[in-house]
Amino acid sequence: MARHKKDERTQVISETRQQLLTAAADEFAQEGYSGANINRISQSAGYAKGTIYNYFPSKRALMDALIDEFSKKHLDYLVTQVRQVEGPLARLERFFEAGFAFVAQNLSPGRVIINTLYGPDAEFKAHLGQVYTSMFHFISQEIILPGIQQGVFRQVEPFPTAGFLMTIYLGFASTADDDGSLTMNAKQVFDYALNGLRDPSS
Amino acid sequence: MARHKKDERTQVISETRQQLLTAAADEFAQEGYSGANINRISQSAGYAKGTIYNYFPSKRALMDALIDEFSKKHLDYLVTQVRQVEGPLARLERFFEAGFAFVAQNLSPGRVIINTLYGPDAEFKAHLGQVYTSMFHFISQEIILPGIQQGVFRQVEPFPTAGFLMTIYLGFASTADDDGSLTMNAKQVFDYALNGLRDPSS
Amino acid sequence: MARHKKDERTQVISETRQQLLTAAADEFAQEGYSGANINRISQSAGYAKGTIYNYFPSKRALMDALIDEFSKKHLDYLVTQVRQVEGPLARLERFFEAGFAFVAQNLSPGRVIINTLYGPDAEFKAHLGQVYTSMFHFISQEIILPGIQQGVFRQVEPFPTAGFLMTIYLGFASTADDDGSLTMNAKQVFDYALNGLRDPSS
Amino acid sequence: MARHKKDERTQVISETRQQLLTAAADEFAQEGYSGANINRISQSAGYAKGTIYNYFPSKRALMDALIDEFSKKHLDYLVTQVRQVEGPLARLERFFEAGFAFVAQNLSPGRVIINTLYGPDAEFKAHLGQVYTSMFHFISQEIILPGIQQGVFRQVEPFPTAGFLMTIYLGFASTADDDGSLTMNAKQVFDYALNGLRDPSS
DNA sequence: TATGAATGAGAGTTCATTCAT
DNA sequence: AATGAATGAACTCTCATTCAT
Repeated sequence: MARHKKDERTQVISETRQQLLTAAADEFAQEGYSGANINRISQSAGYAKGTIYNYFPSKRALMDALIDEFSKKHLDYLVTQVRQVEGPLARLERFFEAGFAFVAQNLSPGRVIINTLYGPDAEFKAHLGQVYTSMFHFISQEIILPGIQQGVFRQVEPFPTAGFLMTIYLGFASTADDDGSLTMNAKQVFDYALNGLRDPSS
Repeated sequence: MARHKKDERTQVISETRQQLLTAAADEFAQEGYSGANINRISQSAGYAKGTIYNYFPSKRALMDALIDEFSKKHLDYLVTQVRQVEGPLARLERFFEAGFAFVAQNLSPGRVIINTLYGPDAEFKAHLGQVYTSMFHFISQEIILPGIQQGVFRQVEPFPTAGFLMTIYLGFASTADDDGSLTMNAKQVFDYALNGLRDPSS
Repeated sequence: MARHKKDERTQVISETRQQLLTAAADEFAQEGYSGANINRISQSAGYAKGTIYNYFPSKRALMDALIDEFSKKHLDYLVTQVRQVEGPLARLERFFEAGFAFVAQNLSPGRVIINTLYGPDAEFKAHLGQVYTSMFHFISQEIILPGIQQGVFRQVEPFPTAGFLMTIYLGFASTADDDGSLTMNAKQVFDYALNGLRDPSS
Repeated sequence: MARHKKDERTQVISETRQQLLTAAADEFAQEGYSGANINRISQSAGYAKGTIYNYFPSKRALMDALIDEFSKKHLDYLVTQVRQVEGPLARLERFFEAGFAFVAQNLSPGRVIINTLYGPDAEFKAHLGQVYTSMFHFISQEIILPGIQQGVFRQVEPFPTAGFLMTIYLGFASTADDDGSLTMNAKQVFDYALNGLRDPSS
């Protein structure tokens, strides 16, 4: 029974932590890191001001946790989705589809990530960089390289090209409005990107 | 002589204002809007804290002035440069060349613009939007449309395509390091973009 | 016990608020509204600068609360005291007695009220006006009108006459020194006022 | 000719000084001393910020000058007016008439005086006190005392009674609105005051 | 674990005053 | 005498953080 109680408590703790992270994402997305207000985060999560410090030692640590957990989730999702199809073309299309869908379903944390990537805080950027470097590798290894080898793409340098695709992805992802709609859908972006890559002779 | 004196004074006034704007660009670029510190801006421009309020009524107004003046300068420069060459291909290449050169020579204000575009503050974004809408029109009217008409580009929708080019431009511009070097140079970006646009039959 | 704790805490909260209001009254009385210093108020109440903002959203709101609470207390006290005696003459005398006694025992807030009434801030005056209008009505309805009906006072207009009595009351109340002594005592003021009102034929 | 020029200049100087004092009266009346703004005063007088310091060494000295000059003018006017009639009753009536007329024609400086009298600043009050003590003496010596001696007023103490009259005068003067209208006119106030003083047997 | 009163460093802003012109 | 750019102390207000309960 003691164990059961402990489990229950652990359960509650993580739930609280999640609620706080979710509220933090909303606040950071709306106000930016500097403009965000710890009290408002706690309140909108349904807790008192002090509670947040039972889970995160500081505002910065809260942002770090948010960046960390969300960017990993983002990476996992994309990798999982892209690997479900075979062939460079299908994978490239899936990359944009899954990416935009993920952003649409995670608007606030997505905005936090984009704000951070294009924002001024070098520490946060460095933090993000670790995960997004993995994404670069994944794209170059599992989409671009096979595409070149199979003669579907022209002879581009895989790594900078991965950067090109990420730039496009993030650029359009950042146009998401409150409904998650973008200025171009996945298919259109895929077309532009593909034309930039396709081997004209193929 | 009185007139001379007046001119001198006016000269000094604008100089102070420029110094403040330059210092503000540095600070906003490094710290973001919320994190920027009015005192630091004044000091690094060589003035006392209060001086800034002789020129700008508030921190926000300072940012507004910076956004306004720099984005107009940016637009002017690009338009002037692009119009110096003829033909859609040359113009597209010049667009990236001039754009990246401009960013390299205006690192701080350039970063402020990018931070603002991808940042959370809707008012600042709206302010920027006015000028960047003109840039969209310019790209679609004077680069894309002629390209389609001359059969150099495939049949794309001009306006969304301008958005695509802007996204690429800003995405790579945002990678400028402290020397102004980007992860891709203008020629490379031009190649990718061109392939995305070119009429395969041409 | 939990309930007891809550009560205790509530107790402490109101106490802090009261201490702040008392300190604010002293400061406002000594320096006037514009000259008053939020930091000094907090410090002299025994708290840190920021604490005041846990109870009042702004300096102005603090002043509003002070005006509001004190003027209501003032009105209540006068009404209660005056109603304890019967007859217009006794009531008029009690009005000055109670009024001057109240001012003597509430020197700082009393001065704040008088400064406000004769001061430049129209908003504060309007705020005060609400309560002091009630006092006018009370004086005219429960002192002057009965006095006229009973033939003790001459046929004056009740409402302007109430203004006359208030003017006298406030005028002398404003002469209170740090011990609460006035330039005329209640009996003397009553005599003058009574002569101004008495029906000569009575 | 040099002398002529000098005269002209002196003329201009005092005119400027007067304009500044007038503008200062408006500002102090509207904002109170602490809330008043030196720049606004200069501007509304038609001069630049610095000019004021050519005539008054500090904001406080400006206020001092205003209090000083206006209260003397006030005293002079009342004394002159009251002495134009003979007999305690006529003089008392003239006192209120002239007083209210003077306030109506000098609204801003009048308000400054009243704010100062009922305000918190002890130094300014002391400054005013010098002149207003003379007014007390004048009232008691040239209105009340003769009235008692001629059997028109009852046997009151002259000095406190002068205070009573001043209190009434200032109390009603303070009700002047922007047109100079009061809540009671001079005749009505005179009636109340007279009844408070008159020897019932007369 | 959750609370929220208290804290105080630090922010943006105001403004009386100075002084070179 | 008139100017107004520059100054910096002082102000109100914010908010991340602490801690006793």
